[in-house]
Amino acid sequence: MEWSIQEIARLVGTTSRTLRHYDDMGLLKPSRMGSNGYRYYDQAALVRLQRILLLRELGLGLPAIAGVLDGQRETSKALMTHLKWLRQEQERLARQIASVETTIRKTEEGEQLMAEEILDGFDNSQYEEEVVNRWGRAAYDHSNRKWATLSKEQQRDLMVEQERVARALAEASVRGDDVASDEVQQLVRRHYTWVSFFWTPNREAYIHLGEMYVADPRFTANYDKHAPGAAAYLRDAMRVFAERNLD
Amino acid sequence: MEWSIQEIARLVGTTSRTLRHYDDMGLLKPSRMGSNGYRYYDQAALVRLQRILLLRELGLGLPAIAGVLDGQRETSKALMTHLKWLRQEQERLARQIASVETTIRKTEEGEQLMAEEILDGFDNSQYEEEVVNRWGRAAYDHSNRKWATLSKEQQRDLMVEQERVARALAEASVRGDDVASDEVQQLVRRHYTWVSFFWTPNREAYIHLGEMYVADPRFTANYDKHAPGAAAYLRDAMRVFAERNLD
DNA sequence: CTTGACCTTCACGCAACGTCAACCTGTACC
DNA sequence: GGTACAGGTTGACGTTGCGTGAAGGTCAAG
Repeated sequence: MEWSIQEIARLVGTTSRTLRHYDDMGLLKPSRMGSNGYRYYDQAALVRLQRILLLRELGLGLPAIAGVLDGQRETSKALMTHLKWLRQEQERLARQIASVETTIRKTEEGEQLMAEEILDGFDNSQYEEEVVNRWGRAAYDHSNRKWATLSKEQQRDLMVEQERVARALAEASVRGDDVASDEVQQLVRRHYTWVSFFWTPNREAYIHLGEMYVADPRFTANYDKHAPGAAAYLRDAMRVFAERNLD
Repeated sequence: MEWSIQEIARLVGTTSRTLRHYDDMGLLKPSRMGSNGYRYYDQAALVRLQRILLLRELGLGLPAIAGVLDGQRETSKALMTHLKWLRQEQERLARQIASVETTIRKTEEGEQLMAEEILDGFDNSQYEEEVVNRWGRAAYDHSNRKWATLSKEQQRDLMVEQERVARALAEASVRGDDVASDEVQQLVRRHYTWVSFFWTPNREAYIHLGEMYVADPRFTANYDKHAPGAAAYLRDAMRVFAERNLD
């Protein structure tokens, strides 16, 4: 028994294009080629094709399938490797789903909309993970609630203040001012006051916050956009401030 | 403040290639182009870039991101659509993981190895889902245990018998024999006997099995490989047999 | 002037085919 | 023999989001 390319495609539920593809890449050769160039497949080819499709349904890539079918790789080993990859993918998806859900919830609460209008460039909701991971959900929720109670004008004022402080600090860093100087420490005090509106950090937390500005590229970008190195400069200034003024 | 392509790439943690890509596709244009062709980005561009990367981390495609950023699509709607897609992907992955685990278990029990040697073309383990779904796990396990107790010679004999019956039925269908004829019904009896080795179907189940041979392309392929239409022919013959001989 | 870092524009590569396009073959019917 | 129609063939581009050279111009420093 022998079949044309269409017949065998229908038989196993695939397309002739796929079979030609498998031929081209050497995964499944026709058992015979007609003098007219037509491809013909026999029962052995059918069996091989069915195994190919079985492994394909499991998500294996075609090169991996070829390795298994040609006896180069053990079936179970290939599947174990594949399984690990699948599990990782699933975890990644789970994290992504959680993030998207959070983001949706926030946009529905209008938070993101405000962010779009006002907070662009320093969207506090964007950093939920960091805040929550390091200082707990309570602080974060508190911070959010406080933010939500504000009028748009008040929110804008806060953002403007943040921008001013950041810019002034950047300028100080460009001038090379000592981070311990009165002027710089005065700017840091304004920064601390600004932060305190959302959440009151102790010495350790405030120092930690400064480190985060440098460690997390998203924060870094938001300070370095005023001047390169501004984030690191702010971190140093914050440390001095914390050690002098906080417990 | 203005940055070169490398600077802004490092600032947000991406590559200059990516930024050129976004430029090419119109997702993020540089704020200014130098007379030398260099790309320069200002703060507004930085903000837009950060939003792009935020959405990208959520898994949105670049065209979708463009739609959101240009205000053509609502953020939350885009995210909802995306979330549905993510959930479907996760389910698909879960199913695939289950399948791979099952397959690994079977290969480790040596079942698949035998299948590779003997059962190719009618691998009973390949159809676990159908069998389990329609007649319960007990029947399937019983069937598997029985198979496992056999010697390789016995297994081979059973497969040979199945092939003989299938081939003879295909020939009868080609000749156009009546499915109710004695000869054909004799062949069906051999088929029933063969099936009964694994599992004893009643009238309804046996008729159902015949229907499955036609409905499921994988079964169909295994009978039609002897002759086109053989699966449908067998189904008809099985129905006659069941109605005459089974309860 | 050289070096080295950075910039530019092509353009292929990846995974697994889908989808034309342009052109033969085989079979059936008149 | 002609005609129609289904089915076969070989290219070759499109898809997603960049990575990765290739080949060559630009800029600041020594």
